[in-house]
Amino acid sequence: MSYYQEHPKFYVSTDCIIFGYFDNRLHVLIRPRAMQPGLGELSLMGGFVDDDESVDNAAKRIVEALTGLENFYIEQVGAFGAVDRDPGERVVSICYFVLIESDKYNGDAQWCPIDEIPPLYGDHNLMISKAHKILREKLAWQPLAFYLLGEKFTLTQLQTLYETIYGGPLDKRNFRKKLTPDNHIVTTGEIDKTTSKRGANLYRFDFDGYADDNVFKL
Amino acid sequence: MSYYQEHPKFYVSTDCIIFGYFDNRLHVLIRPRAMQPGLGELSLMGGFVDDDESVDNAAKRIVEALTGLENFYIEQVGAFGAVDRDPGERVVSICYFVLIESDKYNGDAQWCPIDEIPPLYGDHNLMISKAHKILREKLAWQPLAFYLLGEKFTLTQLQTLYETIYGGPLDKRNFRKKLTPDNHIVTTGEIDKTTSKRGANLYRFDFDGYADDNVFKL
DNA sequence: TCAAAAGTGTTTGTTGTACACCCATGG
DNA sequence: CCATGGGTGTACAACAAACACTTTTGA
Repeated sequence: MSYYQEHPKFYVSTDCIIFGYFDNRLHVLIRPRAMQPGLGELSLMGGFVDDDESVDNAAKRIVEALTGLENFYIEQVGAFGAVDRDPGERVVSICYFVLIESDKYNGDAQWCPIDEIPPLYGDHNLMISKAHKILREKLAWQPLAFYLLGEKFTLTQLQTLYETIYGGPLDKRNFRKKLTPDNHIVTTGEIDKTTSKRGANLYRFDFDGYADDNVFKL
Repeated sequence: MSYYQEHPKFYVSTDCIIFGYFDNRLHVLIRPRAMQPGLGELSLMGGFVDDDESVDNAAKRIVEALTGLENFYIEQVGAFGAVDRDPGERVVSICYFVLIESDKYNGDAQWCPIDEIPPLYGDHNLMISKAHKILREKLAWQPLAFYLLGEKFTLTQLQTLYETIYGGPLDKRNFRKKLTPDNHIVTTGEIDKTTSKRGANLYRFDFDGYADDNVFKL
């Protein structure tokens, strides 16, 4: 095959912004780079695309390999293609945004609070701010919070997550008023006594009952 | 430089969905492919990325070269990276969505109504539907309509554009009620007599007064 | 004079926002 | 018995939706 031989070729990588939520803060997984150039510099989780896989699958493969998890939310943020974006060579990177339950992760990378990200390798800080923006914008319209929380959660935990990501307080009564049948947030019947003496109802998000064409609003 | 040599390289192209609006319909520019494979098959406007330009700049260069225009709206839709997406060879394509004034275009490509797109080369139909979705979703929040209309327009023309893209009728009085000072839609003082005997006021969008951090809502 | 498009307000329903107290329990 | 977080309703404001007639003028 040599249809396009007069054109240049590029390394293509994927970089993943893996979000997790704990201690009432939003965090991102970062780790020291394992290769030159920039060996040891902090960077996002990423890797190169192989010949026999789609770019999307490369991202999934890399997230699976680095976290050991199989269930996570992943969505493309976009392509980053500035000439000098990678200090090593010309690499076009496709950036993904991933949501996992932080509890389920126990790897080597470190959770860094979103508002304390140090300067990272290449254009990775830029990628994070774009992904962060998408998360804030989509939180009200898409059931993303439930990928960050465990399967069961109290309404206070859910509200706190929203407050954290939005960066401001929400009214408790108004927040709870939004829990309508078609948000697919259902009680489990169980009570969580760990956060209060009285105990709080545990809810879960009914992923099965929710179809993507459904509207979600919180 | 050979930091990453153990990894494969890929052709990287950009494909542009160039939208135009006329005859009360939304159109997209398509043209027969000029190269093998698929010579003569209808496809989007696209081209390969060069070594010395960013991916974004490649898209701009290609739009400028193919339309002769310098002012247009361009935004990335995303990366398309399926293994077999291009029938020729493995190519990762970064897809862009472009809005131009259809009047200002006079090239060889053809305007095809968005709801009559024939099967195109590779995954180009997929790209169009994704771009079309973005256009519909952003129209209410971003001042995109004004890139499709000429500099001056009547309110009826503006409303018709919204009706066309949304695919349903809008209430004239309610639509006009939304024209508040901070939408930056201002009268020119001129009257357009071409569409009615009485004549309609001509408006323009005040791009200068509008900053990107501004909110736009229609 | 009449056809054709331009322009203009009010009412009603829905949604969002502000706000404060009682409840249940473990220590 | 009290400190702690859990749970609940109402009143007002803002916004969205429905709806019909008058104006202007060229043919």
